Amino acid sequence: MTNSTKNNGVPTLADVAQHANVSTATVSRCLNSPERVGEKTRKRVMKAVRELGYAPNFGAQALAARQTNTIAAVIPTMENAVFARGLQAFQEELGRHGKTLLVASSAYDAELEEQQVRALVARGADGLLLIGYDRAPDIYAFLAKQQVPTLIAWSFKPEEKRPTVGFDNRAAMTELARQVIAQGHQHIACISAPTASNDRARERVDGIRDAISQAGQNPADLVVVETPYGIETGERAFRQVMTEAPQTTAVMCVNDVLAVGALRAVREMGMKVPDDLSLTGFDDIEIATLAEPPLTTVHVPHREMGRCAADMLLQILRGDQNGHTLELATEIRIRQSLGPAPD
Amino acid sequence: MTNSTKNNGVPTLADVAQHANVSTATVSRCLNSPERVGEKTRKRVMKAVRELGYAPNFGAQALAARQTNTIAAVIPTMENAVFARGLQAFQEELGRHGKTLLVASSAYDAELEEQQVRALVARGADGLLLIGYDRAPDIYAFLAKQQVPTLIAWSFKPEEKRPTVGFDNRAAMTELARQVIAQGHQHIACISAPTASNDRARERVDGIRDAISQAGQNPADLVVVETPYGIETGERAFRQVMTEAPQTTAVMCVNDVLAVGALRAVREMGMKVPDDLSLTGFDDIEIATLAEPPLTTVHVPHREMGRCAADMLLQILRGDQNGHTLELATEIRIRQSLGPAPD
DNA sequence: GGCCTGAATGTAAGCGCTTACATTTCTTAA
DNA sequence: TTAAGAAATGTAAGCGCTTACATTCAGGCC
Repeated sequence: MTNSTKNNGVPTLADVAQHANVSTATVSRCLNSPERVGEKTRKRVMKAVRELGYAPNFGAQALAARQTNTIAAVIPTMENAVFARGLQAFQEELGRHGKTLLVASSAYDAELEEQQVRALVARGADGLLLIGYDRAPDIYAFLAKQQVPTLIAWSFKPEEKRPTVGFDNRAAMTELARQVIAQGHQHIACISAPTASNDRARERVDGIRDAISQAGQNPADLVVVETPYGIETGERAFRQVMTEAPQTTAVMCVNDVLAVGALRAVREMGMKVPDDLSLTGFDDIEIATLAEPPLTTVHVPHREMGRCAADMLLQILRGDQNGHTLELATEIRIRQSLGPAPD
Repeated sequence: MTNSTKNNGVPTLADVAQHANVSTATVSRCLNSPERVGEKTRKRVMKAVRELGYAPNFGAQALAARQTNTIAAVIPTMENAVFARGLQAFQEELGRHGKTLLVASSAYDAELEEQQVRALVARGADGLLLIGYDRAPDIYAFLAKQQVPTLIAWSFKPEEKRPTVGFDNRAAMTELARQVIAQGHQHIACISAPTASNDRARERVDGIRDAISQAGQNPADLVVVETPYGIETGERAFRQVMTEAPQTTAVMCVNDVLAVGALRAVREMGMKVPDDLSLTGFDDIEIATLAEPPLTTVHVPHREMGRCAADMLLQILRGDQNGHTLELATEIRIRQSLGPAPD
C-alpha cells in the first residue's frame, strides 16, 4: 500500500502521481487528454492507475471542471413502455458520448415534476430532458437562471420556440380521426388522459375535434372521458363512455394502454370489435399488435425520439447554435380494431 | 444583482452569506441542519436563498461532504417491462429519501455492464444496484476496493452471501414445471435467454430440469433453445424447437416476452394453444394477461422488489448491519395457455 | 459582580481535481 | 553549434462547499 492512508484508503490523483513519479497535472492530463502526454510517461501513469485501482473522485472532478457529464430526464413514469423505450435509447446514446443519465419520474404530477427538476439540477445535471411543454413558468425561469440547457420531447408545436424534439400530436390524431370518420362513424367518443397539465393528451383530443370540424360536424359534440393512465382505468372509462353516450360507434383513446383497457371492457360487455364498435389507440407499443384484435393506432418512433433527444441535447451543450427543434413523423397503422360503422 | 459576477452569475453559498450578513458556515447549517441555527438568522438566510435563487453546487457539496446522495443501477434494459417496473419503484423509493437515481443499461452484455459499473462508480454513486449474480470477479473486487455498497436483485440463491433481494428463480420454475408435468406433458421444450452470463435464465432452465428429474425422467432430454430477448426472437426460437423436437407438447419460456413470441409462431403454424400445445412464460407482465389465450406464468413482484431494493440499499448506506438478504415469494398463475397434453 | 455553561455564530482548513501559466527538455533548421 | 520553437511536464491557484474548532454572547448561579 503506497497510497496515502488518508481518504479511507481510496487512492487519489496524488497517490497515482507519486506512484508514477510525476505531478498531479500529468496524471490528470493522461486521463483527460492523453495526446498531450509523452508515450513513456503515459504508460507509466496508466500502469500506476491500474495498480492502485484508481478512479477519479466525481465531486472533485465536477467542482474543478465545472461540469458533471450528467444529463437528467424527468419523465412521467418508466412503466409506460413509451417512455421506457425512449429513455432507453436516450441513455444508450448518452452513454456513447460518455454522459450518464439521471432519472426521476413525476407520476404525471406537475408539482412533483417541479421538485424533481430542482432536485436534478441540484444534482448537477448539465442538461435536462423534459416531456411536453406544459409546466409552470417558474420552472422555466429557474432553469434559465441556472443556465441548464433543456430539451422538450414528445411534443412538437410549430409555434413553440423552445428546443424540442417530438411530433405533432394534434395533426397525427386528426389524421387518424379522419380515417375513423371515413369509415362512416358519426358518433365518436374519446378516452383521454387528464388534459390539465398534459399538452400531449390535450392536443390529441383537439386533433379529433379538428377532424370532426373538417367533416362538417360539431366538435363540441365529442364525448370525452378523462382518466388516469392504466389498463383498468381504461376499462372503467369505456363503461362510462357507453353510459354517457350509448350511441357511440367508435372510441378513440389517446394511448394504447387505455385502448387495451377499453378493449377488455368491450369484450366483457359482450360486444365485438370492430363489428359493433371500433377502437383506436396511440403510440403503437407492443400490446397494440398483441391485442385481439390488433389495434389501429398511431405509430410513434419512440426510440428514434430518444436517440435524437440525446443528440440534440449534446449539441446544445457543445454550444452549437443550430435550430434546436426537430419534428419526427408519425404514421397511421390501420389494424383490425377499426372497421366500418355498424348499420 | 448583488451576487458576485464570477461563476457566471450563478449564486454561491458565499453570495447568500453576504446577502444575509452571516458566514458561509451558517448558511450551510441553515440548509443542512436548520435546528442548529437561531430562528431569526435562519429566516433571514432562507430569504436570501430564495431571493438569489440559490441552489447548492453539487460537485462542491459532494467533494466536501464525501457523498453524492446518488444511487446507481445497471440493468439489462428498460425496454423489458420487468426492469422498467422495478426501476420505477426503486426510483420512487429513493426519491422519498432524497436520493437520486443514476441509470445505465448493459443490453445483457457482460463487458458493457462492467464499463457501466465503472462509469457509474466514477460518477460518484454512493451505492449500486445490480441484476443477478453473474459477473466477472474483478467487478466485485473493484466495488469492494471502491467501497461501494452493492445490492443484487432479481436473483436469490440461499448459498450466496452477497446482499440480495430477489426470488428463487430455480424453485419457481420447478414449481411451474411440475404443474406442466402434472398435465401429462412428457415432451417439454424450453426457450431461454442466453444462459452464459445470466444466472436468472440458467436457474430457470435448471428449475425445469429439476422437475423433470423429480418426475423420474431424464433431465438431459430437455430441449433448450437459447435466443436473445424479444418477441420476434421468441417466434423464431419456437420454430426451431418444433424442428428439433416435433413431438414437443409443452414449451416453457423463461420470460413472458419470449412466450408471446412463441404464441405468435404457434398460431402462424396453424396450431391451437392449449389444445395442440401448451405454453408458459415467466414474470407475469401485462402482455401475459393480454395474450390470447392468457399465459400461464410465474408472477414476480417486480415493483415490490424495486422498493425493497431501495430500502435495503438505504439501510446498508446507513450502516445497519442487519442481514441484507431478502427472498420474495413468487406465485404460479395458471391461465389458459396451459392445458392437458394432447392424446 | 464574576464565573460557568451552552447556544449561536464565525474562522479557516481542507475535500481531490483541473488548468493557466511557468519551466524544462527536446527538435529542427540555419 | 545553436537559437528558436514545440512538446512535455511541473507549480500552484482555485472550484464551492462542509465541518472541526474557536469565539462570542446570554443567562443562570453563587
